[in-house]
Amino acid sequence: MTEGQTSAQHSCAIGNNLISCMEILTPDESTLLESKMVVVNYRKGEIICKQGAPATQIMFVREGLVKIYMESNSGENLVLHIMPEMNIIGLSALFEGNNVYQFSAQAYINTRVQVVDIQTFRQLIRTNPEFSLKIIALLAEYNTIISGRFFCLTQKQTYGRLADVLLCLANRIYKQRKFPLSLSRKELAEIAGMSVESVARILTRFKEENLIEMECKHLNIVDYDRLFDISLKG
Amino acid sequence: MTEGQTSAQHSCAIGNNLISCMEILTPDESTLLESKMVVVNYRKGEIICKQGAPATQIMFVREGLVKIYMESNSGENLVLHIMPEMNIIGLSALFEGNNVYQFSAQAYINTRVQVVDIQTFRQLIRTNPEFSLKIIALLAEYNTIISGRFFCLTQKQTYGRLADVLLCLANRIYKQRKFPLSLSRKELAEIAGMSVESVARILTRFKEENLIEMECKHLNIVDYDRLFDISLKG
DNA sequence: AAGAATCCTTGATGCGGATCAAGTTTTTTT
DNA sequence: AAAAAAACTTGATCCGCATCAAGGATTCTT
Repeated sequence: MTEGQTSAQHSCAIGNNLISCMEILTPDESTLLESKMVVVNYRKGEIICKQGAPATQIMFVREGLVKIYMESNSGENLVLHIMPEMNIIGLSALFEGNNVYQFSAQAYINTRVQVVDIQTFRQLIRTNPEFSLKIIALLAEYNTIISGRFFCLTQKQTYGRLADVLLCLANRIYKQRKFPLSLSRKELAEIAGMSVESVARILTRFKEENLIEMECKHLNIVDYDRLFDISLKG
Repeated sequence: MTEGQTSAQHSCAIGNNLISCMEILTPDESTLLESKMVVVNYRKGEIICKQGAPATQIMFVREGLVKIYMESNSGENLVLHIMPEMNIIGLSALFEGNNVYQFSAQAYINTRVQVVDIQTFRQLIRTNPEFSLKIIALLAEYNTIISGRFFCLTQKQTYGRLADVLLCLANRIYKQRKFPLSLSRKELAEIAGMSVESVARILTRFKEENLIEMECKHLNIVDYDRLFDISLKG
């Protein structure tokens, strides 16, 4: 009997459930979609869509890793969501009277995206109830993910947040305890919502405490349980 | 030509667009829904739904004001959203494999809610594409609202956040610059994500600076422009 | 109306973490 | 391979805000 309220929250912001909405389409709809869709390849670091720009397209992430974020006037970005393949960018532009993207998206690594115009997308929702149920489920999940991240960044403090990010990388992206640390300190800092210096300090501390090891750009989680504990306590 | 990135974010978390999805239903669907729906009245302070409890129902807020929040083990709550009438509680329970409420809901004031079971709700989505488009729009809006609040609470500091909340009360709830301050300092503190003492201190400061006046439990925004400026700068 | 309880205000203190600064290592450029 | 640039580390300082504390004002109780 666990309460499991805090434990469910991950600052990492990657969903568990890969939702496949394409498989649901009828052959006719698939054909329509194929004819309308365009594949675009983005290189690491390139901007996929820009907050405030006219929202005319919905984008399916087919391969890669995408950062969804809000830009502020001060230059600090707030990372809302990190999306691997099987996710959709631009759904927030579907709300009534809203014709601009609410968030920006950028490729963390080389990323392949399928683009379709919003009208075609709306059409699919209208003609295929199962498809629209999937989209609703996806949006509901995004809501939960962003809220969980919101919780982490406001309630936990630096050690917990960074532990969280490391665990998330291990669990959800690389699916093993030893993985290549391709993100820079700056990127880690942005995700965990702290300064670059804090990231460096905390990582050093984690090494001293034998929670993690780092050798040739690979990070190895040695004491998973204690790291998990830190991520819970905040 | 304004950038308007920061300015769009309100910690207040109340949507502008009241989305009416009930008007879209066919007579048959309305009849079905009426027969399944139950009206429940909550008094000020009562819990409408509890995070972690089995999610079996979707709730339409018809009258009142509802706080949507996440509970933490430490006892601190995170307010995600403040909903007046014409909003829906429990949509996040629609995502796949998820059978518990992700958030708690509590009535700020006496509130009337219409309750329907999730199956019936899913049925409506399946049979009426326009209804499901409305739900998608609503979810997309919730996403934007929560993200905006996320941004405020992590990027702005106390003065800006409290100014934000006051402006939001004036603009979105009471729709006038002088309004009854029915929320306690504690409730204001929870919404603005700060301590009760900070709220008191900042309100005193706002009074000293002639930004606001307070007489017999009414708050009057005297210098709207400067308060708005503070809410932007953070 | 007296007492209790809650709410509100104001000052003093302390802590987390950002920022600043300066040196070291790694990567990129040419 | 040398030079330049970027990334990383570590220490020192500072600031925002929570927390603690204590007195004053309101509201609730009986």
